[in-house]
Amino acid sequence: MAGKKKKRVAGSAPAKKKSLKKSSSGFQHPLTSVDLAIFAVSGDNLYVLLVERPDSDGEPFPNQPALPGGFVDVDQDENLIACASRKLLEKTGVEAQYLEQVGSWGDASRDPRGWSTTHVYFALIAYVHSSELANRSKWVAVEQVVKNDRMAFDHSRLLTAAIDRLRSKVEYTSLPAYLLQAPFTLPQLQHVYEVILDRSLDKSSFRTRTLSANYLEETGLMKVEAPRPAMGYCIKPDQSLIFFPRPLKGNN
Amino acid sequence: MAGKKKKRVAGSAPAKKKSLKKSSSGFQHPLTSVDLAIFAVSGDNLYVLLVERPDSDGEPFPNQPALPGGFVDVDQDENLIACASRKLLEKTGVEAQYLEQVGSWGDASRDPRGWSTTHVYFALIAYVHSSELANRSKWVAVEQVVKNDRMAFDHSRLLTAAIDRLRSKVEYTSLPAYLLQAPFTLPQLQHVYEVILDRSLDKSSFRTRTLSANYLEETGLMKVEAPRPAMGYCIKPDQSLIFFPRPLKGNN
DNA sequence: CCCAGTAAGTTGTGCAATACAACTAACTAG
DNA sequence: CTAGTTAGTTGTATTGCACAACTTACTGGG
Repeated sequence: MAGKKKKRVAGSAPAKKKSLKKSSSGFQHPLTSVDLAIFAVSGDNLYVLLVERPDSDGEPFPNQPALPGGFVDVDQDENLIACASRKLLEKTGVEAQYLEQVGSWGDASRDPRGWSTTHVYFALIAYVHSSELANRSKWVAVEQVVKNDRMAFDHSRLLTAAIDRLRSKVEYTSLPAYLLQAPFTLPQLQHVYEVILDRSLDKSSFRTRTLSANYLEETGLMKVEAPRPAMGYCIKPDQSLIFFPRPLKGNN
Repeated sequence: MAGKKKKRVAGSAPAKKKSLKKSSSGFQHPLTSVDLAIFAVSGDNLYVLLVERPDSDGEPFPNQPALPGGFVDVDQDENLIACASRKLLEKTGVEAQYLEQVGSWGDASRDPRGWSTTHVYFALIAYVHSSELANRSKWVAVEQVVKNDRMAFDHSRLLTAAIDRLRSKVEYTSLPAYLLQAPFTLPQLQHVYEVILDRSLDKSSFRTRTLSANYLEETGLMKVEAPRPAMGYCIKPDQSLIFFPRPLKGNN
């Protein structure tokens, strides 16, 4: 992990606040964590992975639901996104099909242990069965979590920001393709769009738009839970996220 | 500020890496800073404010250009955005007409003093004359800075990200209005779009689009550097950023 | 005072991507 | 063989921008 690190980081000059000297030792260091909003779709629901806070020592918010995450480990994590990937793998056992930073938050009161910052990422994965999840982790329907709203720290607002980002990008990108296991059919993909946006879309527009973007590859007809077989698709190798020329406007 | 902070933050348990205990004291704290990309338009150029790094003690990258910013001061800054606003005011003497987070970066090697994170914001202000700027600060044309590319730390990539964000949002939002001092005319506003996007736009489309968004208020005819007077506009009070239904596609 | 020049602002046609609605095709179940 | 269901197609409408030609209001020079 990244050679030229010097070990005079935290914990050198605890006194001397308000020093005009702008060197690192002149300031107390905020706590630094990474939190994740891990999304998956199953059936007619968009799920987010929540973990129950530990019930030990002086841990804040014991037993309350929280986004998975935790402090950056400067000895283990090469950078922020690697830290996010590590935590994702720990909780779900899988790698993200898509991982993007949502933003960062930091203030004096969001963590009772002190001035703290968190870097929030959202991850899209194909649904993994609950039994595969790490201890104290579970899928919660986004619809539920939004109203219940009893999350640890300021995780409600972090999650809200992640959901907003997801929903808005779904309007004009190919993001939902990263929530499916390949191969998938166009109706399945459309269904994922509809679940996230919570409204129905027009089949014809959806197909034209999706296929003309040319980011999918046919994998042959598939037998699905439907009378007629449908063409299977996967995302083309090395294909990056597609931005459509116009957002969806919805129907119904 | 912000009452329930406990002062056992930095510098308690330096040993004990790899501890399984996930409490704050089990980890070294990365350095935490905020950096700003402050943009303004004057004439035919988009400018960003750069500061020359200090030439004192063990300060890294002495005398090199850098984005304005610095360590979060947990005793002074209530939160990250307040920290950004403070630094903006210090350098320019003005408040931002628009301030948005670009993202955060953090790794072991971006600062020689240790594992560090930075939270990057971009600010839009009406151009202020160079003489009003803080010591060691100056406007640099974005076009210049992109090729010269000798900035301190990883500030080149931070600035690139900020410019990319700005350019992409200019395609489908009313952002450029925050770079002008009210009242301004539609041709002036269009000029700002053109400077940032570095291409000319169609007058008719631009006017229709801008006026139909209904976010501007007429302030009366203005005498400008043009034969015919033009209508002056300002952003409506409490008006938030406008998202247009389609991005511009350009002309020429 | 008129006229050329210039920038502000308008009008009208074209186009591309989506919306909406009605259709055909392929299979299942009974 | 038929009814039902989902896959997929076809054709028209609409919306917002592109492009081009126009009119309007002023300037400055002869």
